[in-house]
This record gives sequence, C-alpha cells and structure tokens, in this order.
Amino acid sequence: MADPCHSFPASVHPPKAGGVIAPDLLDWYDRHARRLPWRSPPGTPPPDPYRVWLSEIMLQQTTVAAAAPYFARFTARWPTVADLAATEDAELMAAWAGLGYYARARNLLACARAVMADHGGVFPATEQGLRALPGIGPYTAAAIAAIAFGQAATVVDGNVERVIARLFALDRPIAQAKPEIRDHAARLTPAVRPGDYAQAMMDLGATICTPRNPACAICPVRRACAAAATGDPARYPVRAAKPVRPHRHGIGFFAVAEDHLLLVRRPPKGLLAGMRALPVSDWGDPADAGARLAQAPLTARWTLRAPPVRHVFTHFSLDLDVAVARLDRRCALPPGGEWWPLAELDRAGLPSLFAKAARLAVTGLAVTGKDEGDDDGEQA
DNA sequence: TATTCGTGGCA
DNA sequence: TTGCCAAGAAT
Repeated sequence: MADPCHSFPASVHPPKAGGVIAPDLLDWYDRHARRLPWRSPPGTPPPDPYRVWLSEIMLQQTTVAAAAPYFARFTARWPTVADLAATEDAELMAAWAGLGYYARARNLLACARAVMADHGGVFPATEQGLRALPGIGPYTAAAIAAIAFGQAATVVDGNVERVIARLFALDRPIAQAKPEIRDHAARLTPAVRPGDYAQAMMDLGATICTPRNPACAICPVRRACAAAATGDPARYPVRAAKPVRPHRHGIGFFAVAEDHLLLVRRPPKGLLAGMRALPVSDWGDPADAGARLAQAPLTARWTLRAPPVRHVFTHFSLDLDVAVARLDRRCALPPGGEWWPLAELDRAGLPSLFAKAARLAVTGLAVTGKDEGDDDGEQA
C-alpha cells in the first residue's frame, strides 16, 4: 500500500496527536543510536538475521544489560543457526540458565531446527513466514522483518506502546488500547529505513520517553506529542490496577552423598520447565509449611537451614526453605534424578532460585562444625 | 481477553 | 523494603 505516513499533509491534521514523526526520529537516531552488540550502525547494511533473531528472543521482557553477556556467549558457542540447531537440549538449557522465561530456550532450539529442516537453513524474510516459527510472535516477527530484511513491518513492543500512548494521550490502559495503538503505529511507520525506524522508536522509549521522568526537553518528536502538551506526560500510559501477588512457601532438598548433589530435571511444562533443579516439595500456603518436610525425595536426616531463600516470580513470591542431608553413599535415584559433582555445581545450569538455594546450602556445608564467616547479611 | 511464565536493577 | 519494570509468546 501507499506510504501511510504521508497519506495526508501534516498541516491539515495538526500535530496535536501524532503527525509525521519518522524524519525527525530518524535524524535523531542517526546521531544518538545506541551501539549494541547485535546492531549495525544507522544507515549501514543490516546484521545477520540469525543474530537479529537471537537478540530479539533474548530481549523479550529482558533488559539490554541482562541479555548482552548471554548474546556474547551464545554467538561465540553457536556462530550460525546450523550450529545452534545441532546442539543438545541440555547444553542449550544450561546456557540459558539465569536469563529466565525458559520456554524461550526450548522454542529457540525448536525454531533453529525448523529453520534447518523446513527452510534450508535460511530464515524466512517475511513477517508471515517468521510468525509461523516457534517462539516468534507478532512483535518479534515484525522486528526481524524490519531490522534484518528491511520490510515496512509495524513493530510494536512495550516501548512503542508507551510512545504511542503519549503521542496520542490515550486515556485507556494499554491492555485495552492495543488495537488502537497498533493502528496508530502502522500509520506512523515509514516505507524508508523501516528497520532503523523501529529501532529508533525503541531507543526513544528506552532513553527519552521513559516510564518515569520522560526527558521531553530533548525529545525529537515533542512537537507531535499530545502528552507533552498536557504538561504531565508521565501520566501516560494510564496504568491498570495491579493484581495482588500471593505468597507461597516450599522446601528445596539438598542431598549430598560422596561429594555429589542430588538434582532432578523439572517437567517439560510449567514453571522452570525442563530445567535442572533441586528436588522440591509442593509450593503453597505458608500455613502448611510443617507438612512439607515429609515430601523429601529420599529418607534421610534432614536439617532445615535458615533463613529461607526469598524469590519473586512474576505472579507470586516464594520463601524456599532449604533442607540439607548428608548420605553415606549415592543411593538409588528417584525418577529423573542424577548425582551431580558438587565441585562442578556452577556448570549444572540451575535457574537463579536454585542457584541461590544451593549457595545457601553449600555455605552451610563449608562451615560444618564451625560457625564463623557467614558471608552475607543473614538475619532473623 | 486474561494468565502463566524469571530475573535483577532501581527509585 | 517494596513495587515497578524490561525489544512478549503461548495458551
């Protein structure tokens, strides 16, 4: 279709809401683009689609600072999609450990293998083709199409939603304004340099049009912004009421025999799916804490360590008590269990919750018979 | 449309 | 200390 950005003159519809922003935004991006490991400088040829895809998956609900070291390790270990597709599941999951949202790691592998098996090792160049791959949703498909293949796809992420909500001073919460936001975003997307434009919108949201204290004084599209005109731009986007986060309790079991630790593989669906982990009790009402020690994976003399590990997930918080037991020998394993060498614990690929619990338990082992030098702020 | 799914930094 | 938030996808 025709360039929607220029379907009417800006002077006819004054820029009180929106207007043509792409030229000013791209000009700003040429001067202020963030230099990131997966990005090519403004106006230069696009990066390898594999690297664009990998970065976009890692960046889903994840900060640039958190994703960057993982991106460096992944591209060093797996320089191409073929390398990634050929790796073992366990190695991939361990490499992802600590980054969170582990369904991304499973889908990453499934996607790489689909690209090899169904697309001759080449990423599809269209939004539709990308959208059909595991782990690639509306945002990621549009981002890869725009950034790696130069297509004028409408890229809508959290940054874009916030920028649009302010440009048009939308009075409804984002959850309810999604269709309207997408509509505005599509009209603002230019036919020229769509990849740079998409990244410019995200940079704008990340560095200028921030959630709190937006820097309107130096914003390249302030003249088009209805929220800035109100004098209180931080009022947008309107925030919906947040649901209360329930609190749960559980026990993680740290069983050591012959300098080996009992680990299990978590089920393929649900929380921390497919990840190596400590055996655990159920996680539920803190009032039922007393009954959970009976859920140990094997019979032993369990000692409860204090304080518990406090961990916050997206939709609940958890106090995980750590129960420790020493066994004389490596006994029969529960289903899916393995004895892991304690000396190589950092290579087990434990999610952060269990890495924290293991650190707590290991410090307990180290000071057996002694009681000095607990490293961190242990408190009642 | 609403839930489920991690983690760490920061005000 | 607590809550907020980050380049969302799958169901």
